[in-house]
Amino acid sequence: MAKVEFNIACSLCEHLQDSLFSGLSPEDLSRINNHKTCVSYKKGQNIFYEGTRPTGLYCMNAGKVKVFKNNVQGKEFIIYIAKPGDFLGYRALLSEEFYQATATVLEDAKICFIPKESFFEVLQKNPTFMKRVVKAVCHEMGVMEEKLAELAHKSVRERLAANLLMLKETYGMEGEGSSLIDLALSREDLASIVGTATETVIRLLSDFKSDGLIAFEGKKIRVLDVKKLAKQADLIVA
Amino acid sequence: MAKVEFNIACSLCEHLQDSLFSGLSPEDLSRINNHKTCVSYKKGQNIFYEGTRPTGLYCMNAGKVKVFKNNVQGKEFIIYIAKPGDFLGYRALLSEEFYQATATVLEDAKICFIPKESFFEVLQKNPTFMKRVVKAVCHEMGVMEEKLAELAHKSVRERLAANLLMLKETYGMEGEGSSLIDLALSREDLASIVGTATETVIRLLSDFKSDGLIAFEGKKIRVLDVKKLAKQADLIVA
DNA sequence: ATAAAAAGATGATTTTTGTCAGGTTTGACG
DNA sequence: CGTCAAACCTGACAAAAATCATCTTTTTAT
Repeated sequence: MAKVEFNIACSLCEHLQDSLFSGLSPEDLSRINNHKTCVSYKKGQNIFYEGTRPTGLYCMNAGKVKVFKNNVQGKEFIIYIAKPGDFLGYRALLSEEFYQATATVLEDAKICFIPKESFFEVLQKNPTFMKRVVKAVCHEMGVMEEKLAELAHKSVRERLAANLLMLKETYGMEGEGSSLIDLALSREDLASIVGTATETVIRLLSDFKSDGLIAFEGKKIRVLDVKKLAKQADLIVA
Repeated sequence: MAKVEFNIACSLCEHLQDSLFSGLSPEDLSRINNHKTCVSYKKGQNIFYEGTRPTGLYCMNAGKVKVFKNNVQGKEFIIYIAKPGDFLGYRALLSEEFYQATATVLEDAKICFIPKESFFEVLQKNPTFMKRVVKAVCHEMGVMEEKLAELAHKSVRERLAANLLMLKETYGMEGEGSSLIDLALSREDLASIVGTATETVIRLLSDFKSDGLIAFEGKKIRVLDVKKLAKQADLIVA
């Protein structure tokens, strides 16, 4: 389970275009590149812990990572699932606070660590980049507001349906395979995303399966009927 | 119900120190000041509407404003209650999106409007200010993550208790009167904050009152026993 | 290969909360 | 001052979802 280092130049990273670093000048990018440390993580390893102080920014190159909070009874709530190209841990870094959540690897991952000094240097020297970061953060906030309202007023069935659609959009594969949610999520993790009990998720999933809305493929879920799922999510006023 | 204009120089505004504009250079502040429009609003008036495009930033001088989303059935969820010194509508402005929520005056308000051009000008020319804004936005995001986890796993009773404590902290008066929540909230609005039905809030409030945790003073609520309320909120593992 | 552990599934039961239907009180306004 | 509407309150009931207890299947580790 030892961490293994790897190295890929930022300029050659296949996720550069999708990431916030796209558009950075060659000099800025090399500044980031020269100070980064890239590490391979195995499923189950932790990237950072709630209550600790951030020392830099993580940038996903491969794999999937869940970011979650534990409540008093030890139940998880998953705030976000990071995929290649995503930044990780930027919220606490930019607000100069301790991490409020823990990040754990869901699928074997390669993650680059950028020391906060290098990141802040580029941020400070580059107003355009700063603006892009602000824009992204504020967009993310809008997503969270949406989630809040959903959590407050929708039933578990509606939330599960809505989340399956969201997961399909965000983690679906390219082209033909886009209906498959490319995430090896346990029922428990899915429950932690939706904000409900594991048993409830299991029951609802088997409902959705019986009704032909989804299918199981190994550990993954395929969305078969987007329209009917959207109806279940109460996104269509039928 | 006509809007009435008023004018206060930003440099003389009593909320300048509490606001994100504190620390701005005299030149920058006057740039803001010279382009702002200040308007008095009556209770019930709307500041901006979900689905419309932001054209600037609102800065609260007096009063209280609720920012909320309406769900399909018309039920409100209150995301935020703005008080003097707070910015309003910055999220959509900075993410360059439409408003995702509506802002309505809860208590007669005086609000200054800063055109986006002026705001962005200062933001761009002033990296320190930009950094403060980023920090504030990211802090706010942390608050929302907290709320999400709370909404996902806490009971209505716990959430109501937690929200009463939060409201006391945020909208409590100075010194002696700090136990009074200085907000004329209807039961319905409180329900929209907690994410529950109005009847449930009414029942729980009267429970809390019988147990001596809170008292009613006119339209306002006084917190009598912070410790016991915190226990109800499950913030103390007793 | 096999034991142990984890994940998944199902049924019974209880608790929580929303909904509905009716009340009363309060406050605004002509 | 009276009227009307909104806010507040209460009880009964139904629905949703959590919890608990098993049991089966799958995965993991030795």
